[in-house]
Amino acid sequence: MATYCEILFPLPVFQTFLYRLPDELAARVRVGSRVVAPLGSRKLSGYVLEIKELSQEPEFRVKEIAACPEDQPDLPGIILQFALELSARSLTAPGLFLEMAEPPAAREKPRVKLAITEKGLKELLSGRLKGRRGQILSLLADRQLSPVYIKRKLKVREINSYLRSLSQEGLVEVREKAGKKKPLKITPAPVFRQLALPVRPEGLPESGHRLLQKLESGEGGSCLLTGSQERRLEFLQKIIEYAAQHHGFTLVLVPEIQRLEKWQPLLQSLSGRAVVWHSQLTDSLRRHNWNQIFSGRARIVLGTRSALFLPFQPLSLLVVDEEQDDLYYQADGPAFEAREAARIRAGLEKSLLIYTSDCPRVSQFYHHRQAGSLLDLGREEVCYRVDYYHQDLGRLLKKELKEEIKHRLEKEEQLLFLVNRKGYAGYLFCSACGFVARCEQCRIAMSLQKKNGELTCSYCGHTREAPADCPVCGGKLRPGRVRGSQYLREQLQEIFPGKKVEVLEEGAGEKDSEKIVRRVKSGKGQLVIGTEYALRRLSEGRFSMLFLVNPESSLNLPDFQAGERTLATIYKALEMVKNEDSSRVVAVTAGPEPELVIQALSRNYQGFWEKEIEYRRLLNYPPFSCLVEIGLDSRSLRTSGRWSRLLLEQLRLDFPELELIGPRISRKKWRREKREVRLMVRLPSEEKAGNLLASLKKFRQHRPATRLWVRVWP
DNA sequence: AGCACGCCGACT
DNA sequence: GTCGGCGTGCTC
Repeated sequence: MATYCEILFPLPVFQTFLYRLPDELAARVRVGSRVVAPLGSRKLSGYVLEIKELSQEPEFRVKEIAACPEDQPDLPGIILQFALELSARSLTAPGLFLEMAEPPAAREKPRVKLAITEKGLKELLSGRLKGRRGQILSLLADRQLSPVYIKRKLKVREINSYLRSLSQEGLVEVREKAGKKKPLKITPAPVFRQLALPVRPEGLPESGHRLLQKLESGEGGSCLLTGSQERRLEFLQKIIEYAAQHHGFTLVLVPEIQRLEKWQPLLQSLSGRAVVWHSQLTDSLRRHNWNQIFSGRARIVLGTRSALFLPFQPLSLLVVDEEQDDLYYQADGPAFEAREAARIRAGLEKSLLIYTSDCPRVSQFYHHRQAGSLLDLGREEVCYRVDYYHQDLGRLLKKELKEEIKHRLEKEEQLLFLVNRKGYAGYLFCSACGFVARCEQCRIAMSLQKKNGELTCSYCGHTREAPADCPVCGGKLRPGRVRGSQYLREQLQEIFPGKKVEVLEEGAGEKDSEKIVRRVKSGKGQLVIGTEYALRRLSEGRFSMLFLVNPESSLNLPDFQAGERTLATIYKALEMVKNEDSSRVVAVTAGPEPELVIQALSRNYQGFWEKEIEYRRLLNYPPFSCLVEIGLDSRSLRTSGRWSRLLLEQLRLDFPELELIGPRISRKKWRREKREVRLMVRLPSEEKAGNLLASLKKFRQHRPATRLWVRVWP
C-alpha cells in the first residue's frame, strides 16, 4: 500500500497525472494543494485533484511529487469542481482554468535575461558560428536581452532549444532577475457570523423582499432583473449592502472594465469592503485586493469575467450585470462562456444568481418567464424627443437640420452620430437591374471605401476591389443610400467648416482613440461620429442630440441574433443621450423604419420580444432548439479541414437527427488564425447538447493536437 | 505547453 | 554530410 495523487497541470491537456506521495509530504498535501512534480524533462507545478491508496504499482512508471511549497492556500474543492465542470461544457482543458484561480504571486513569473559569456564572445569573433546560433550571439554581443525579444526579432517558433544548447556549451548565461517576491499573507478563511438581526433595507419592492428571503434560505436559485439602469442599480445596491451585513461574498460581474465606472457610487459607499478585480490591475493593486478578499476585509468583488475564478468562499450572491453583452463570451485564451460559468459556480455553491439587463437576450427572457423568475423594475419616462427621417442623409443635414445643429454647436452641446458602416457607402448597387455587390462568403452587402475603391465585408473582414460596371447587365454601379463614417465625415466637414469632426471607430490605434475619448470628455469634441465601438468607449449621458444612421442595416446580418443585437445597440446608444427636454434623437433609415427600430427607440422590450419569439418559433431557433457552434483549428487549413470531415462523420453516426446549418463565418475580425473550420449544428434541446459534448470529447481523444471549442446557444 | 524525435529539403 | 524547419506524439 502506498499513497498516490492525481495531479492536474495548467497545460492544454485533458488528462491527470499520477504521482507517488512521499511520506515526508503526506502531512502537508491535501486535495487542492499546489505541488511541484517532474513531467517529462521539466518540473511543473500542478494541483492535487485526488489522494488515494493503491495496493499495487500501476503499469506505467510512477514518479514522486518533488515538493509542496507553502506559499499559497489550498484551492477549495468547489474551485476544482468548477474548473472540471466548466471544462466539460467548453472543451477547454481544466488546468487552464485552475491557472486563472491562482493567487497573484504564483502568476508573476521571474524575468529572465540572457547575456553572452567570455567564451561566447570569443566564439562569435572567431566567426565559426553560423545560422540561428550565430544570429542569437550577435544580438547578445552588446546587451542583455529577454528570450521573448529574440524570439520575435528572429521570428523563430521554438527558441528554447537553441538557448539550451548555447547555455550548455557555456556561450550564453541565463540571469534570473528575481522580482521582489513578497510572499502573500496567508490568513485563515474568514468566518461569517451573524452578529445582529439583519436589517432589511427600506424602500424595496415586494419582489425584492422575496429575493432577500431566497438569499437567506441559502438554497440558491436565479432570476432575471430588468428595467432601467438607474432602477436596477438602486435595487441591486440595496440587495448587495444587505448581503454584505452577514452573508458570505458577493461577486458582481460586468462585461468589460469600462463598465465598472457606473458602479463607483457603490464602491464608495462600501469603501474598503468592496474591491475591483480585472486583468488590467497593477501588480501591487492586485496583491492588495487579493489580500483584502482573502482576509475577509473585502466581501464584495466587482470585476470582469476573470473574477469568476477567484477562489474565495462562500459565495452567496452573484450578479451578472448587462447580461446581453457578448463580451461575456471569452473567445481567446481558454474559451468559455462567462454567463454559463456563473450559473455553474452559483449552482455549486448554492449562491443566489441575478442576471440583469435592460434588453436581455431573447432566450434568457424566455427561460426566466417560463420559470416565473422574471423581475421587472420598469422605467421612468424619458424626456427627449424621437424623430424618423427617410431622406438622404446629406440632404437632411444640409437642409432640414442644419440650423438646429448649428444652434446646438453654438451652445457648446455635443452631438453623436452612430453609424454601423466604416467606409463611404453601405453598399454598391446597379440602378438599372438592382444588383448589389455582396460578400461571396457571407452573402451580405459589402461597404465601399472611397479612398482606394475597395469593397469590405463588415461581417468577416473580407476585402476586394470594387468593380466599375455591373457584372449582370453591364450598367453603371452607384453607391447606395446606407451611409458610412467616411461619407458622414465629409458631409459634416463641408456643412460646418471650422468644426473638428471626431471619428471614433475600431482600427484607428489605441493612442488616437484615447485622444478622441479625452477630447470628448473635456467637452471639446462636439461633432462625434462613432460605430458600436464608440459606445463602449464614451461615457453615458453626454450628448444632446443623437443620430442613428441606418440602424436597420444590421438586421440583415446572417445571424439569428441580429434582432436582439440591433436592439441592444440602440438601447446602448440611447444611454448616451442627456435626459433633458431639449435633447433629441433622430433615426435616419433608407426605407420605412422597421418595427424593431421603433420598438427599440420607444424602449418597448415586451413588444420586441413577442415578435422575436414568434419568429424564432417559426424558424426553430433558440430557445426552441439548441444551436451549437463547433470550431476546429490547427496549424494548417488542410488538417483542420480533414479533421472537420472526420468529426462530421462521427457526429452523423452518433446523432442521426442532427441538422447542419452553415458553415458559419467567423464574425471576429481580430481572430487572426484563418486555419479554423466552424460548424453550426442544430439540436432539438439543450439536454441533447450534453450528448453532443460527450461525442466531441470522444473525438478529441484521438486528435489532441487540434484546438476544439464549442459554444452553445440554449 | 514544451520537449524530443524523425523526416525532408537546402546548403557548406 | 549536417543544419534548421516542421509535423507528430508524449508527458504519470
